[in-house]
Parts: sequence; structure tokens; C-alpha cells
Amino acid sequence: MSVVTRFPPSPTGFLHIGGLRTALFNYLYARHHDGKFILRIEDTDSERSEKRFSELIIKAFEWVGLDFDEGPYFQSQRGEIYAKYIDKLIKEGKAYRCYCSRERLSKLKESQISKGIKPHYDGFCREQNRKTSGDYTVRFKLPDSVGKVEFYDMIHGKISVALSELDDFIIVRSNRMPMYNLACVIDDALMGVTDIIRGDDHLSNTPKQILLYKALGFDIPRYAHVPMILGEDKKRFSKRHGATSVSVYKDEGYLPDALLNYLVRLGFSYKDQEIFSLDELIRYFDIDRLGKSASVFNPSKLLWINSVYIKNREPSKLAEEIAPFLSELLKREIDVDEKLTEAVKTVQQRAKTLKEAAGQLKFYFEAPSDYDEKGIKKYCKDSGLLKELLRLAEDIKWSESELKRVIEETMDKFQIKMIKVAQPIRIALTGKTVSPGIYEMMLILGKSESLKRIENLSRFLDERA
RNA sequence: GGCCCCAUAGUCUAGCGGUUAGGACGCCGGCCUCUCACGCCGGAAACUAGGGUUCGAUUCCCUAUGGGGCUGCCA
Repeated sequence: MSVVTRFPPSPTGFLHIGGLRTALFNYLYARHHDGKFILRIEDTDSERSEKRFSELIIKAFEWVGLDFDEGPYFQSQRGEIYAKYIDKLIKEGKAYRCYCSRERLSKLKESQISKGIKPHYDGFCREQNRKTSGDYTVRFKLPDSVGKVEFYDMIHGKISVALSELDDFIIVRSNRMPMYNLACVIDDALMGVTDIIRGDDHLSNTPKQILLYKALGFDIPRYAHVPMILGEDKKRFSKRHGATSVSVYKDEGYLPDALLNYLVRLGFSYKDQEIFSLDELIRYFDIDRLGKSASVFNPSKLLWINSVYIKNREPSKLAEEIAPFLSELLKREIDVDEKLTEAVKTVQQRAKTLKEAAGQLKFYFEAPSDYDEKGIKKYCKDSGLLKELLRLAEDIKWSESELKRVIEETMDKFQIKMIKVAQPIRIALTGKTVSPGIYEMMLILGKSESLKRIENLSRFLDERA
């Protein structure tokens, strides 16, 4: 049997980190087994669903590069399909219309809680013709033949839930829209979904869904309930813990493949390997490599993985990826050319995010507007050294070996160490005490720009004195 | 409260009865060095507790504890 998986987000917000991870698991599992991966938007809750979120979710998928083979389907457009099965269920006596008012329901619940018993629907409308007009929901009629629902989970093993834990749950709202459990089951069955990989917060929905599968006469799929992602405090990962929206990571300068690499390692492992290409993930991924305990989201490890991806990136590709951040920073369009690529190479080992890289590259495009005060104090007593440098460099061929010669001569003349020459140059070039190496910067900046910046600092020091 | 799930360092994890309990992030120290990084070397740091089963339990079972989830006309 070939494999079909799916990711069914509800468009009530941005795609979040946890959602992306389960999507990734579904994707990898499908690709690993040479199967199909479907995207289905679960927008049956018309109150909370928004079209813009659907679009954003699809965009996020494009960004991370997880391509789906089918969809996106929208449940809001599949009303006729559900209606057919709802009628069938009612006709067969497996579901019934419930005319109970919300008031009665909440009173019922209240009294049950106060009596210390489970808040369950009391089956008032199970009896036919209790009432036949007005708003109604449709409830699934719990079969009374079986005492429990059992299923096998690929991660947790055998799971058994007593039927007494459930009640006649609502499958259709009074506005005729199907509820999650119903729509999900019908769609999964109709779309041929064979393997359901989802967060283990759905574990307790599964018995209900299995009951529905049986009532509808569908084959029950395989299940894998993956552990959830928690925040530092071990509470469910949410905005309180930091960014949960995938788009934020894009905006902060994370590489999509780095993010996926980080997320897959939350729960998945393969030997001692930390860094995986997508091909490797597809090859190695399987359910039995997933753990069963929840994992805490660790931003610093994500940052590390991102830095590894930046280091390993083809410089010209990295340049393309950094360019938008640089344009944003400099408030003008930046050409992706050879010069940018060369500049990018000089920060590739230093930046952990694209955004950070842009910050480190800024000086290549704009001469410093001010100088690091501490640096000036520590390394730039007067302009003498810079003037000597300018004099020696004036007529040289602009190459690393010539520059080295000039600097060594200066060191000799002033009887100082390299750092005493390098730092003033660094400050002149970048305004800062931290930057790429001085030779590589000067070569990229070019002779006239480099000397101009050294002159600028020299003048600055003179004016100050 | 009830039901379900989970439990190796701060964190992510390896382990699937016998290991000096392995790797990674982070942290600390050192080396390299024109700054910062990178890189390299080294270090501290874990089997939740108590009962079983067994010649032997981190590993299997039970209980406790802790954490999470569900308990919606949300998904």
C-alpha cells in the first residue's frame, strides 16, 4: 500500500513552529515511502478562520520549500460532500439531531460538575421526535455495544480508552458546518490518507475519530502522535516563549533549511548526526526514529544550526539571500554582484543570521559616520601613524603582499606590534573595533576608498587634537 | 477533579538487560590570532523516587512524584 500523508492547518493564525514540524514529519514520511503529501486547510470554523491566514500558511510552505502533491483543499468548499455523509449517518441511526439549547447544555454541564461527575451530554435528544423545529446540531450516537476503543499508535503503542469517557459529541454545528472530527475523518478517508502524523494533543480525539471511521464504513488509518514542543518553562510553546510564527524566523534572517534541520531534531535523531540535508532526512526519516517525550524549543541551538548553514552556503547564493536584508538596512537596492559575494565571504564565518550578516556588511557600502569611542581612545593617539601609512601606500600596487609590506614597515618604524597598526586601520575603514580582517576589507573596498577612509580618520584626529 | 500520554546533564538526544552512560547546543578553560568570529584541544554537567522481575537493571513490570494533553456548536 502506498503512503499518503497530510498536513491540515486551520487558518486561525500564522503557521507556527509546531505546525511546521508536524508538516515536516508528514512530508518526510511521505517522501521516504515514495508516497503523497497533501495540504488541506481546515477552515470549518467560520468565526475564527481568515483567508489571509490561509495565504500566509501557503506562503510559509513556499519559503521552507516543502512542496505538496495535492491541495490545498479547503474544507469550507466541501460542504456537499460532508452533507451526504451526515444524512447517511442520521438515516442509519448513527447520529441524531439535537435541539438542546446552549442554555440547557451549559446548565447541564454546570450541575454535573457540581455533582462531581463527568460533564457529558445526557442524551436528551437521542429519543426521536423530542422536538422537530428550531436550530439543531447533529450528534454522533455513541455505540453502546463496545466498552472501549482501542488503537495502535506507531509511537505510543497500544492505546485504549473506555467508551464511558466519551459522550454523544457534536459533529455538525447549528450553522450546518461540520465539526473538526467529522470533516477530518471524511476528508482523510476520501483523500486516501493512510498515515496520520500529528501532535499528541490529538491523542484524545483519536477514539472519537475511530468511532466515526467505523460508523462511516471507512478503513482506519495508521496513527503516529508525535510529542509536542514546549517552551523553556515546559509549558506548551506559545508566544510568551518567543517567536512562534515561522515568518518571524524568515524576517530575522534564518535560512529555511536550517530551521527545518533544527525542527526535525526536536524528536528525531539519526546516530550522532546533527546536520542533515533534505535528501538525507528523506532517506533516514522513519517513525521509529522519533522519540515519545515532549521537547523544549531551544533558540540558541537553532541559532547555532543557522550559523552552520551560513558557513556552508555557496557564497553567491548567500549573497542573494543577504541582499534583501542589506537593502532594508541601507534603505536602497543592493545589487547582487561579484563584489557583494566577495564581501559576503568575509562575514560568512562571523554571522549567525542573515540579518546579522547584513549589519556586518554595512560598512562596505557606507563609510563610517562616526568612530567607536573606546577604540579611538585605545588605539588612535594621534594621526601620525595613519599619515605614515598613507605615505607608504600612496604609490603601491593594491595587493595583499604590498599591503603587508607597508604595514610591516610601519610596525618597524614605530616599533609596535601588528595590533597597534591593524586597529586604527580597522576603525578608519569600519568605524568599529570588530570586523573582518583588514587585508580582505581593503582589497574589497579598493585603493581609493580605503585610503580615503584612512584620511578621514586622520583628519578627524587632527581636528580633535 | 476524571481520562490519556510522557520521564537520561540547563536543553536536544543515543541507549532497545551486562557501556569508563555516547554525541550536540549552551557554559567554563586553553590554543590559534590584526579585532571579532571560525577552527582545534580540554573540562564541569544526567539515568526522578521506591518497590519488584532477574545472576545482573538507565533499560522490563508496578506504585508514587513531576510534567504535558484532552475534558468546546476550536482545531
